[in-house]
Amino acid sequence: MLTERQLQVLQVIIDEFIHTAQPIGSRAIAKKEDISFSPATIRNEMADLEDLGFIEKTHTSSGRIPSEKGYRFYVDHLLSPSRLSRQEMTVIADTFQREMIEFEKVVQKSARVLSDLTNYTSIILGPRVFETTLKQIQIISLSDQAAVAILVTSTGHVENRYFNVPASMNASDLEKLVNILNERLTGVPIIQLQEKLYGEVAELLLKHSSDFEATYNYLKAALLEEQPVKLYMDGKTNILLQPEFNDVHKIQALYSVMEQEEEMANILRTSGEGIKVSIGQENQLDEMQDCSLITATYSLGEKQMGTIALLGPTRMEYSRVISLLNVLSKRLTNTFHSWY
Amino acid sequence: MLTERQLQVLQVIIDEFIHTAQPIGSRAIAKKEDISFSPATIRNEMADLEDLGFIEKTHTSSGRIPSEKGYRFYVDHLLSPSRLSRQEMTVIADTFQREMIEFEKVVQKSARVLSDLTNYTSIILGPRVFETTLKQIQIISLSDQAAVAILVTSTGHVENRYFNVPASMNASDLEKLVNILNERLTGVPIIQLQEKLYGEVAELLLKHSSDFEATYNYLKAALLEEQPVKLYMDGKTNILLQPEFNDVHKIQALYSVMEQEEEMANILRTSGEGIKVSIGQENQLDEMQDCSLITATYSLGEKQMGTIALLGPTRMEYSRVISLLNVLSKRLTNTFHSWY
DNA sequence: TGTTAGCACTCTTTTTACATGAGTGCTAAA
DNA sequence: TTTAGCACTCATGTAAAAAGAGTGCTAACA
Repeated sequence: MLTERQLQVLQVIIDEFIHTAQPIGSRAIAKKEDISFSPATIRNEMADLEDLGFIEKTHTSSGRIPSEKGYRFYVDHLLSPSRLSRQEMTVIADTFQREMIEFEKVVQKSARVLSDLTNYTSIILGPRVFETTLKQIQIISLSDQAAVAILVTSTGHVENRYFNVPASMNASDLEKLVNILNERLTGVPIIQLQEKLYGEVAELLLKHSSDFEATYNYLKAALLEEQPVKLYMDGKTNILLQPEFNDVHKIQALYSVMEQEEEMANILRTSGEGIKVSIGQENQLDEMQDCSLITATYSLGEKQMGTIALLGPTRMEYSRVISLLNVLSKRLTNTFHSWY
Repeated sequence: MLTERQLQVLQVIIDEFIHTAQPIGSRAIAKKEDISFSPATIRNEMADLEDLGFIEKTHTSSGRIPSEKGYRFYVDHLLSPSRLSRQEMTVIADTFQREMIEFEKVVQKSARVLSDLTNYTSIILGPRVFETTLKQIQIISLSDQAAVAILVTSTGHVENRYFNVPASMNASDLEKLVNILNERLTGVPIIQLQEKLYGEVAELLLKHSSDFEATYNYLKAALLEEQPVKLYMDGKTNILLQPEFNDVHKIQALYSVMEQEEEMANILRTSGEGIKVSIGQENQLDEMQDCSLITATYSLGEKQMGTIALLGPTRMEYSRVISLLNVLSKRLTNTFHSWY
């Protein structure tokens, strides 16, 4: 559909604009190495590219900038996978080299690396808990009124849930309670906790002693408490480095939406498997219409466990970002795999 | 030193400027209710106040704005404690009303309330762990190579430390280990963990079985690992609302410094007891020289446990902020007290 | 027929000039 | 001691002019 020459011109415009953030004129394009035609010819091609909607002008007599459709085409057809530099590879390797047994730390470091290497904002959605099973439950009494239940999942995730305890419960009662819970709930998928807890466990507990009822109610609430998704962000201030964001209102809008963790998590969660690119208006949220979001997933076996993403201006280094996300997501998947 | 009239004029200038962020001219001051002299008189007083360094001009023929020295004087001598509105009291009461047994949540909510009510950025330094004692320790094996130690402190704080386990350790070994640890370490102040661990516990463990040596080394590292201070911030985007921060570079500088959690924590930690006000250049960090930081402490018994603070422009509603911090810090102290 | 040089035209950006208005400092009168 | 009056300063706003970058179109060229 596009001629070879049009492709060349489009590529130059996008590559240039990604680095300079300035409109590109025909003269500038003509000066490029692999371009061997005059500015006038390029102007003709540019007029065509504009008619097709791949580039646009900022005003009547300005150079051209890529349109969102242009970026889309670029990402879909023009992108040459960029090799990571040796230095980048080293940084990444170092991150994963240390003996790491705590998933949270791995994720935090990954987020840091991503934002450091790109100057964009990295967002990582932590592994889904409900894909895992309960490994063990512990209850530790804090006072005569409060206790904390500690849940450990098969993926080594530890979670603390505080709850009230009626004064009538003593230490040995609690111990019995824990034993029953462990006996019945160990190995149960987190997602099935609720039905188990309502069903047999409730029965068993109440049969054991009617004193348990109040405790059971408190505990139930604590255990079933919807736990917030873990969202790791890094490099939020990187956005401020981008020239398209030297308007305080834009910053304000974007930061506000980034603070809505639930919403962001949702976007990442519903991103499909593999690398996905959302450019400008393709994003669900109005506040992100000047941005591009690139997501990749990591998994354990067949199950998709979480998402890593980079958020930047639509004028993004797509090629490099995609390569980076590819590498990082594979690393995360491997790390995850090696543990379980 | 200052005449009654000068005090009045200074007060009006600061009060006005705090609300409008605009230089105040003599005419505007003369129009104020409790001012009964002409603009010309006020101009004379203003010239004196400027000579004394309490106010300054933005340019030769502008109105006056408070200098940092002016704010300092205002805070030290002119401040009338502002009563919180009923609505504010309600919001705060609501925050603490719910039955709360988890300190982290209380702190998070306090931070939220502070930033919501003030439109500044709230920063809370969580309670110091080393003031507490170890209540219980649990070890849960995650795989044949990894385990997690769960520390519960006397304040109900729960902490997870992941560590490696040599393959030679089996479940009953681990159990023995936990028993020894609990027996010897329960009730020990966190700050003394190290010496205990190096001394008698090491001896005991190694005597028990030389197999424990490797495990002991891993565990020791995990337990003694310097845990990062918990810093809770809320309302970071509020800064963007302040007219003095519509310069992207200023935002950038301030946000960068806020991301340095260690540094921020240090500043809060070394703030003295009670309410402290740092105005502009009085702040340690260069990046905060356009800001004021107001801190208050909360405590358990005699021991100062943590700090709550508000960060905003030097043009801050000192009176209201101080009242708010007073109330909140007392509430936190009470909550803390009621638990232990 | 595709390519290119030439040129008028458009629109932004920068500069300059000028008018306006807020506010001051000073002087002199009350 | 206070205040009215006035010249002066400086920021802000507006308008016009100049500069510059880049386009679209036409006509010539290969």
